[in-house]
Amino acid sequence: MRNCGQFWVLTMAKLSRKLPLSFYRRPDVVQIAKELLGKKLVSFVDGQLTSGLIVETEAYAGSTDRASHGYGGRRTARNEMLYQAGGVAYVYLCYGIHHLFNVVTNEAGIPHAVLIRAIQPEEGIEYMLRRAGKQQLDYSLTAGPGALSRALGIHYRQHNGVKLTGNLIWIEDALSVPDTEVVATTRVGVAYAQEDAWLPYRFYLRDNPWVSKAKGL
DNA sequence: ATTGAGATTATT
DNA sequence: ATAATCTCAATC
Repeated sequence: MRNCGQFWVLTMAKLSRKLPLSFYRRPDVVQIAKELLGKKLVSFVDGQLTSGLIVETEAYAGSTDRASHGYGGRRTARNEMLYQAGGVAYVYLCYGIHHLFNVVTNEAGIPHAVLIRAIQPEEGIEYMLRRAGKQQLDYSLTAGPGALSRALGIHYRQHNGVKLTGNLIWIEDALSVPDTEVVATTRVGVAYAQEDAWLPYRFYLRDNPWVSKAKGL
């Protein structure tokens, strides 16, 4: 019985609707960001299965996007994973405190990524609350990129570069989201990107209360 | 070697 | 408004 949890997690992962590499390795990162809405982001960290539906994303279009860590082909120890072939995680530390989870897309050498900005909790809510040191479930648990990583136990040292086809962090097909439910707007916190700050690269589910309350720009 | 700003959040 | 505090690029 003691191994039951792990058995089921691994079994369900095998039988699940886990997204294939072909989903990630497409060239249109903006389209992928939109399509990730309604998908289920799952983590199996420290023996705890936690998940939520993706309700907010942002596309970062690599070398041509002033807001991207890969702008102009910039390549450093921190952003190295951006240059991997699509289907791995790019997790970096923001403001020295927050672990921001990105989905790397496109082929190797092209630093495209989608930042996951908010999820609606599904499984393992007790584990998420414990990780956040919270007693009560409220929107602050997973509405915001730093908050969701904390809830899912995602850490930049342990999870930067992990394969999204593996059994640590992955994304499953879940809801079918019609275009009429998707809002496109400007990205958050990218004023430094000048004209690229006005690109409509942020997507969220209309009227979903788990979308982050961050102000645009 | 030092400094300032950043894909943020909780608190004052 | 501000603190918390890691990484990177620019400047000294």
